[in-house]
Order: sequence, then C-alpha cells, then structure tokens
Amino acid sequence: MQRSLERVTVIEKPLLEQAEAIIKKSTSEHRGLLIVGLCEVSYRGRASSKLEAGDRIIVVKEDGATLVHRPTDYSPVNWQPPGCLLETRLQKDGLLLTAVRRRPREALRILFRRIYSISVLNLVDRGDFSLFASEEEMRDAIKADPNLVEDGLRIISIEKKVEPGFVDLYGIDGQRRLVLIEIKRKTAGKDAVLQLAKYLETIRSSTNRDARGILVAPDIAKGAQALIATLKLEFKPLSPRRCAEVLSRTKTASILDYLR
Amino acid sequence: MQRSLERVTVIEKPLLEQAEAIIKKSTSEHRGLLIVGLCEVSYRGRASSKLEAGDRIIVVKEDGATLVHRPTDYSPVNWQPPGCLLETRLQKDGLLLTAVRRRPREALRILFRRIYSISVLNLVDRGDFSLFASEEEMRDAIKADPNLVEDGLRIISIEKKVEPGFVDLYGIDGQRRLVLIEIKRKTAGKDAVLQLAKYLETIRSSTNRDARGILVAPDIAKGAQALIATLKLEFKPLSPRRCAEVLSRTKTASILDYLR
DNA sequence: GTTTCCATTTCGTCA
DNA sequence: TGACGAAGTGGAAAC
Repeated sequence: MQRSLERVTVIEKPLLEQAEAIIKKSTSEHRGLLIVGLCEVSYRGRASSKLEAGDRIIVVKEDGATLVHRPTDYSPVNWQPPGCLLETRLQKDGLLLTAVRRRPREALRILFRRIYSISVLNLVDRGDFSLFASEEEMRDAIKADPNLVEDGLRIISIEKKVEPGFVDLYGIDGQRRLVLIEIKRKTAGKDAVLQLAKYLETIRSSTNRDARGILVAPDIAKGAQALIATLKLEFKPLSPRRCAEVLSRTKTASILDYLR
Repeated sequence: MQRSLERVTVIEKPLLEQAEAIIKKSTSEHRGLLIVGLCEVSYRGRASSKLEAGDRIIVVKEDGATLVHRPTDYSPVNWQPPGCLLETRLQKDGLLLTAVRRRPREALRILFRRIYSISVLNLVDRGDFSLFASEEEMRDAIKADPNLVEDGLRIISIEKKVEPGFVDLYGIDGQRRLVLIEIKRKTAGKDAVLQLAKYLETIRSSTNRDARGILVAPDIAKGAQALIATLKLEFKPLSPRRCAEVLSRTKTASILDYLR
C-alpha cells in the first residue's frame, strides 16, 4: 500500500466504519495516529473519571501511549501510558477505542460519536535529546567551580551519605570548616532547610566538629528564610541557568552556544 | 472563509511559505493546530535542552499551550504551557515557531525543515470532566462514613491545623480517645508514617492526652510497615475505589453507574 | 521488582 | 500573585 510510505496519511471525515478499519490496521502495525473527533471518555483504574461529549484530539503513539487532549491546557485530560493494549470496536452508539493496561489495572475508553479526521503516522525520529541544568548538573557545576557558592570553598564529596539520607555536597571552606550543601533546583522550602539541619545535626554529633550548612537554590521561600536564620544556616542564591553557563564554560564547547 | 467553519481543515505537504501563512493566521485567531513535520527543537528557561532533527507531532492549542511529541512515550519532549506568546518566522534554514513565556522567562523554538501536514482546528468542547476518589474525596468518604476506618469512630474536623501542617482527619473513637488520621491515595511510605507521628506528638504534648494515629491508605510500603509497628501507630487499608463507592451511595446517584 | 526522589514537574487551593 | 501540597503524577536511578 503506497500510502503507508507517506509520513502522514490523512483521512478526513471518515465514516465510523471506515475509521474502525483504519484504526485497527494502524494499531496492529504499531503506527501512530492522530484522531480529531467528537467523543466521550471514561477511565477506571487508579481513580475513576468521566468526560462528557466534546471535540478532542486523540494521540495514539507507536508504543501504545494514548493521550486525550481537550482544546486547551497543557495536560491531557485522560491518557494511557506506553505498552497498553489497544482495541477498537464499532458499536451502535459509536466507535469505541479502549486502551487497557495491567499493573496497575486500568482502562481508558474513548467512544467516538463522530470523527473529523484521522492521520496515520509513519514517523522517523532518531534525534538525540539533551536536557541540562537539572539538580544533578547544578551539583556538577558547583563541584567544577565551588566559587559559585563561596570563594575558597573546596568540595570533598558529592551525595555523601549522612543519615537519614544524602547531603548534596560536602566540602571545606577557607577556614577549614566542614560545609554541608543542600541543593534545590527551584525555590527552597522549609523541608529543604530542615533536611539540611538534620544532616548538619548528624554531622556535628558524629564528628564533634562544628559545621556550616549552606542551602543553595535559585530562591528561598519566606518561611524557609526565617528558619535559615533561626537554625543559623546559610543561604546562597544560585540559579540553574548560571550553572548551565558555568558548565558550558567548564566542561566543553557547549550545546548552549548552539541555542541562540 | 468557508474552511474555518470546518472542525478540522487539513493541509498536506505545504510549502514552508504556505505553512507560515497558515500558522500565523491560526495562532492570531487563537485556533488550535496539529503540525506533523521534520524539525529541531531547543528550549531555554528553567533548564536548557536541545533536540536534534526528527519527525514530531506538534500540538498548538487555542490557549497557546504547545506540545512537542516524539513518536513514542507519554510525555512531550518539549512544551510550553498555556498563555505563551507564539511567533512564526520563515528563515533560510526553515520555518521557525517560537513559543515564549515570561515568568518564568523561557522560550521554546521549533525549527521546521519540512512539514508533512497541518491541521487547523476549530473544536467545541463544553463537556464536564469529573475525577473521583482523589485524596480529598477519600477524606469526604471517611467523613461521610467513618466506619470505613473503624466502627464507632466519629470525625470531629477535617484538615485540622496541627503543627507543622494539617492532619487529614481528626476524630474520637468508641473509647473517647483522640484519633488522628493520615490519608494517602496510594501506597503509604515512611514519610506518611513520620508525618502522622509528628502530628501525633504535637497533639499529645499540647493536649496532655493520649491519642491514636491511624494511617489510611490502599497499601503500605514495607519499610513503612516496620515503622508503624515501632512507633505504635496503626494502619487501615482503604482503597480510593471503595471510597468512590461509598461516596456514590452517600452523596447521590453516582457517575460510577454511568461508566461501563 | 520495589523504593526513593527529581521534575522545564503540573495542578489545585488558599492566604 | 505567591506559597504549599497532591497527583490516575511521570521518570530515572538506586537497591
């Protein structure tokens, strides 16, 4: 069939009978689908939901991942993760598309009353994706250039085990004092401060040495700010952006330079 | 223009020049778009990312929400939330679609090398969406029928303020003892146990009365199980599903009966 | 497999 | 609008 060689094959306003055949064939061949139509949606599984009739965009991917998108909003209103079992059945009341997953047991049911268009996809995507300046990369940036946090700081270890978990960075400052660093990618809250305090307490009692606790984050919540003062910890503002820049200079010719 | 009255208007294999005009018109009119094409994507903002060339599905919604989907996986590889500013520009190297948001300042750049199809959407979706048996609804269910947790239990207040936060339910059992209830929609971990223990400690010291702590959840993690015993707390298995059923009986003829 | 924690979390609610 | 917690969170890494 020549059409299947096309990256996209569009069928406009198919009868539900036609749509049934197209969808069955596409899903059996593990092809992606874009369906725009009038439908009702229900879900049963980790929770239960019901979506009354309306026009929606349904994305069915090669791996079975199924998304039901309304005309607005970022999130799909209903969905099914990759690896689910897809079934299509023409009923009296419409064309039923079900996506079932076991473990957890859950089922998505899309009942099409009308279909405006179906796009059968045959896409090729081998492009690499890279994301930077995650919390881990912030650690790397600080490790590469501890001056980001404080002049004279030296990092001894990262993700050091300190009960009851791991402290992000562990170092020694210019006055040879121990420094614990807790990193947050975004606004740090009380939890981060308390976590750091807990680690600090553990370190102080186990080493019998004083230690500084520095919370590194792009910003700090008000309540956390007060806690910082109360617990005599410190806060050092540092954005992921800055870390990405530092990483781009420190590590290698960066992909950042690629981005305009 | 008659075509705009259609729910879906498909343009297959447009020249990039044509695509530019179509996309500009559609976005200016706040219409949704489905674009399938060969593109490169970059993002700068809360983090930075670069996606090399490949075939993708781009969903642009009426509210500006923009999703870049690869042929597999649930999550969009890149996106921009609703309310962003969309711009289209034809360049020598392709058709550039940018979605910019302020606060946080971030930009999504999609450079199309080729476009396989564009679907201009004109969708109508007024259907109500209802999700049930969320954690909040579990609270409601237990409040409506405290026997779900334990016979003779009476609920005094919900979301009661207990430093350092709020305890889900606050009640009195058959022996007139205070009962704190922590609810989790899914498997409860140590964090839930520790949280409950903290509230319990606060209550015990502030009221000088003993109190029971009951963790209500569909399941409990192994480590949390051990903690429960150690801290002399209690665990009561209760599924969101069960809560939904109870709510359906208690509240009104349920939407549950609707499903399936 | 389960547990834990991060996320360009998103999404809701509430002060 | 900001802050805080829940989510059918999803996703990755650790164990």
